[in-house]
Parts: sequence; structure tokens; C-alpha cells
Amino acid sequence: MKNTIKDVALEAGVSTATVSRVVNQSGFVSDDIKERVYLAIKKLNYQPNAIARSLKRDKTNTIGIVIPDISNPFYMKISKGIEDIIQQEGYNLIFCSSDENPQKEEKLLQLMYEKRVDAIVLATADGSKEMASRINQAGVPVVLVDRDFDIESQKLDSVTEDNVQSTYELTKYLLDKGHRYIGVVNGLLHVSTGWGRYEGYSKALKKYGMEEDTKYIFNGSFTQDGGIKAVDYFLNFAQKPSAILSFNNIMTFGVLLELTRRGYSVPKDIVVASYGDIEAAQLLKSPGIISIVQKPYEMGQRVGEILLKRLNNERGSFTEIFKPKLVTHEKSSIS
Amino acid sequence: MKNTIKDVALEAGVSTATVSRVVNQSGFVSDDIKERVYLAIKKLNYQPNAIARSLKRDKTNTIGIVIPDISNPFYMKISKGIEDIIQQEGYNLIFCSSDENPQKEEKLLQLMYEKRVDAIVLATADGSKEMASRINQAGVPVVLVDRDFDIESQKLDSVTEDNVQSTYELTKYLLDKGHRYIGVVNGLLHVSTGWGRYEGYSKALKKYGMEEDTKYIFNGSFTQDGGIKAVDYFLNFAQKPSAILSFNNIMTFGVLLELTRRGYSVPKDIVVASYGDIEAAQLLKSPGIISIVQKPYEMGQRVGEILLKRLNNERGSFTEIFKPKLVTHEKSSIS
DNA sequence: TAGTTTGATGTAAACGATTGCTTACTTAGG
DNA sequence: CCTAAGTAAGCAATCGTTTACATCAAACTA
Repeated sequence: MKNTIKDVALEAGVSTATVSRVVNQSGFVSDDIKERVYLAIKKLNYQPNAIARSLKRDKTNTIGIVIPDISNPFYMKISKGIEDIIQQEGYNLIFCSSDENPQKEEKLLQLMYEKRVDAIVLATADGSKEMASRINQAGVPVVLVDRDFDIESQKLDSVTEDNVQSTYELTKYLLDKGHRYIGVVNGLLHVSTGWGRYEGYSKALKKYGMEEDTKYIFNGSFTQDGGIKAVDYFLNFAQKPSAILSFNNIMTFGVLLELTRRGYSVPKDIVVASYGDIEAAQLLKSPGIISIVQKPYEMGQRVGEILLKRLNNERGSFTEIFKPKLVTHEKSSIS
Repeated sequence: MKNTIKDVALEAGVSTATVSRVVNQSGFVSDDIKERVYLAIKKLNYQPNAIARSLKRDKTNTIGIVIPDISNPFYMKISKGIEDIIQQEGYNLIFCSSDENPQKEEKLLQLMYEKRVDAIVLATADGSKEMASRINQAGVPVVLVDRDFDIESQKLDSVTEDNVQSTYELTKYLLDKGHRYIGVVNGLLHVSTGWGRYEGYSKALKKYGMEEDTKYIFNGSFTQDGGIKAVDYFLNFAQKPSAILSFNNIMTFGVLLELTRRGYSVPKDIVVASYGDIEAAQLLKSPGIISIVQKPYEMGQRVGEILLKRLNNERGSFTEIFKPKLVTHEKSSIS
């Protein structure tokens, strides 16, 4: 059933080289023979074997993307941004989810490398600093997105956000509004977005001369369930927080879910501030939540552009840091 | 930088055949030599080239999945279900989004075939009945999920839902509750889930001896924007519908978004019934919306099982039809 | 007219692995 | 001591393409 270039060559009465030339529109072929080859292709329903082609060309036209959570719309929007850029140049995307599991991440990177993808995009769960730079060194460009490795490690290309500054502003906003008991739903501290956001929060407190109270910090692990548990935890306090500060979109959704379930109204009964916006929050009565609005699609596009540069062998180091904006839904006051 | 099996063979002072045997743990190799080969592999940081391997073995250990909308959580849950099953047998998933575009879908199927995936999972945008069965006939198992082709076409394996029956019940529930003006947000009629759901609705009306009024049917194209537009449309009527019936999760979200924006409260001001549940609806005050609750993860698992059977050359036809349940959030009355 | 360019095709060597076959050495049984 | 089985390793063909090189005819060039 599966016909090869040889079958086509035989059918058309030419050599495989000629068929190849027709298929790839490379070199010279007379119209006469071109016709015969096309006929044979149609007749045999021939589809070139991309595996063999890749082997010969040492190019798969495929870019691998490894993300920690395939069901997080944030990463899907990044992916969409990447795809929209790279497909213009004939590349395709294949992706895998590490499920925030460092071991799995390392396995997946290895797999991508073995499959000889032309480049890799990684939002790391912090499991593969070495593997990533080894692969990069082996000539397969690796671009980090959203999450970076720590400073001292070898610099890979990256598209990230200024997590510290953004969270600083978000926290400052709450403090300015007079909130003194803020329940923090913390993320994974071993990934850059996790510790960056925590640091921004710390800085803001310090600036206001306030002490950090670990009691008001709950580890939500960047999961929806973490957000739910955090609410359960905070609402048990005698001194309940007047605001909840959540460090990613998924946890924020968990927070809102649990608050709603318990009959709390946002922001009337309790204020919610989130790093990362969530579409679902629009179902709350206005003004809803306060959030740092990210631009995943645009980040993805930047990643795509960097990829194309690398794939065209441009040298240098490509780093971009987005500065996401704070959106409060406050009625703008006349100033 | 990229080392091949030859480099390893040279380094270890053996033939490539021996290295291959060590790597794949096939055939006999003395412990002595095994050791030397492992050392060489480590030293050269050798990773087998999966492309070359696939060419030789005629197997990629990869399954392609083509879905209409990569950012719809429903399809992501299906994918997760598939992945969890197939990865046990060493298969990996690569996916692509057709964006509901039939032409793109056909291109993607072709691409997958050229990349010689071992099998394909397809949630069709109705663009590739023939290509799909050609590929299936060429020996690459194709399994349909969620959306089927029409009846008369060659039967491919499939995992779908009883769209007609479920929508019939959903509609019947609204009618039983006394709703006589129901705004329908219709899906894409050229895909099976689209017409199936519409048919279920029609049947219910007929059963109640009611006329279909096309004025109350809005084409939402299975998009969020469609849901928003539908609300704008219906709320212009002098005789506003007392209930809105939406035929998929994404449109339902659009409906809720727009209703909330306009200050309508669900279900107090207007009842919303949805084919497909949406997590975000839990942010509405209880009881929220009425919905047909689907089981995408389980569907994915079934697809995975079918795939494994096919890949082990089991013969026959595998078809499964899920019967999703109606969930009303009604306080159960004493009967 | 001879020499050069250009076009059209074929030949055969890669690409990096796997594997059937061959050869050779051990060991054990009789 | 001979033979057969079992173990260990290498040779070389093969998978389906691409492509450098060779060939040859026709068309220019001077």
C-alpha cells in the first residue's frame, strides 16, 4: 500500500533522482517528464516519506515545545503565538507536557533531541538545566519561555517577564489601598516565576516597613487545588485577610471557585489580586479582580521570531523581558 | 557535536552492530564489551538518532492528533486521556490544531502521514473524509473522536457521544419547566456534533407539538464570539427568550460572559442550558447553569485503548458511543 | 567548425541506524 | 577427540530519500 519513490520512478519510467527533482521542484526537468511523473504520483497515491527525507537532509522542520501544564490556557496561547510565526517558514510544532515533573521534563527533552527536532522551546519545571544547555551546545537551539533558569547558569535565549517588578506593583497597590492582612497564595519557589513573584511581594512589604508573616503565606504549588486549599486555610483565621494575592492564573481560579462556593463576594467581602488574568473572572460582578495582565500570545510570537533567527544561524544572544501591566478595573478618578 | 553510532563504535573499538546491540539490549554481548560501549556512549554523550531508527524499523512510536481547537479544554482533556494510556506502551503524542478549517485539516493529515506517525486521532472539522480513509487504508489506523463523519461513509473506529439523545433530553427538560421561548445557540451544522445536537432539539420540539421558529435559532459556529453575538441578538427581541440553549462549552462561556456584562443574573433573569459543562460556570451563584456533562478524559482513554489494539494489529471495528448525563443542580425534591 | 554553455537525465553514494548472515571461539556431551 | 550447541562479534545490505557528479544532446558563441 505504501509506495516509495522507487515505485513512482518505475511507473513513470525515469530514475528516482528525477522524481525527487519533480517533487521538490529542484533542478531541471522537462515538462514532458514532469507530466509523466505527476501522473505516476497520482496513480500510486505517493506521499514522500518525511522520515527518510529528514535523515538525508538532517532537518525535520519540526520544533518541539515542552511545557509544564498542557491544560493551562496561558501556555496554549504562547504555543499559538509560536505556531503562527514559525508555520510561515514551513515549521511544525509538536508538544509535550511535563506536568511540572522535573524528571519527566528531562525525559521529554531527551526524546525531542532523539527525534531530532530543529529547535526546542522550554517552559521549565526546573528539571533540566544541564540537559537543556547540552542540547543547545549540540547545535539544537533551545529557547526558554516564561520561566528562566537561575542567573549563574549558562545563558540561553529567553522570553520572560519581569516577575519581581510586576508583583511589587501589585502588592504595593494592595498596601496603598490599606490592606494589612494579605493572604498570599504562593507558587513553586524552585521555578523562576515562583521565586520572582515572591521576591516582588517581599520587596513591597519591606518598602512599607512591614514584617512578613509566614502564617499568611500558603504554598499553592501553581495548582487549582492549591488555590482552593489556600482559601480554606485563610478563612479559618480569627483575623481573616482582607485581600488574597495569588501568584498565577490557575491558583486564582481555585481561589475564586472556593470563595464563590462559600458565598463570599469579590471584591465586596474580600479582594482578590492575581498575577495573570483569567477570563472566567469576568463572570464576577464588576469590578471583579485586580490582575497583572500577561501577553502570552505576544510572548509566543517573540519566541517564534527568535527561533527563526536561530534556525537561520544568526549569532548572538536573544533575551526579551516583558513588563506586564496592572489592571485594577477602578473607575478612573478625576485627577 | 552530534555523535553517531559510528563514532561510538570507533571509540569503543567495536562494530556498529555491537553498539546497536548494547543500546537495544538485543543479542549477545559480553560484559566486558558492554562496559566499554557504555563508557564510550557516556564520553561522547551519544543519543541515538530516532529518525534513522524509525526509517529502518518503519515505526516512529508517535501518534498524531488533529483537533479543531487547541485552546478548548475539552480537547485537551481528551488528549490527556489518550496520552495517559498510550505512553505506557512507549508512544508519544504530537498534535496540531486545524482551527476548524477543513483545508488546514487536510494539510495536517497529509503532514502526519508524511511524518509516518503510527496512528492518527482525528476530531474532524469535516474536511477530510476521503483523505482520512485513504490513510487508514494505507495501513495507518485512524480513530475519530467526538466528531464522526456521516453515516454512509466508510466506517472508521470512533469514540463519540449520543448527541441527539442528550440534546433531546436537555431540551425536554427546558420544555417541562415551561419554557416556551428558547434561544438556541447553534453550532456548525456540517459537523456531526453540530447537526446531531440540532436534531435532538428538533425532536424534542416536535414531541411537544411545537413549531420551530428559526428566529430563535442563532448560528454561533462553536465560538465564544458566537455565544456573545447570540445574546446580543436574542436580547433585542420584544419577546425575549426565557432560556438560552447553547450547543457547546465555548459558546456557553460567551453567552455567560455577555449576560454578566449586561447585568443579567443566571438563572434568575434567564436560564442557561449547555451541551458541555464549563468550569467557570461555578463562579455563578448556585444553582448556575443546566448542562450535559461530558467525559472527555474517559473518551480519550477509550481512544487510547483502541489505538493500542490497532497497533497490535487487532482486527474488527471499534466503536464506542458515550451517553453523557444531564445535570441540573436542582435541589432534589422529595418524590 | 570547434568550443562552450545550458538543459535534461541517470548513477551511485550518502544519511544513521538495524539485522540477517557469517565466522570464530567456548564449552559440554559422548 | 569430535561434534553440536551456545556465545560473541563483525560484515554488509537495507530503509527511502537527496544530491554531487557524470553524461550527453542541443543550442549558442565566435
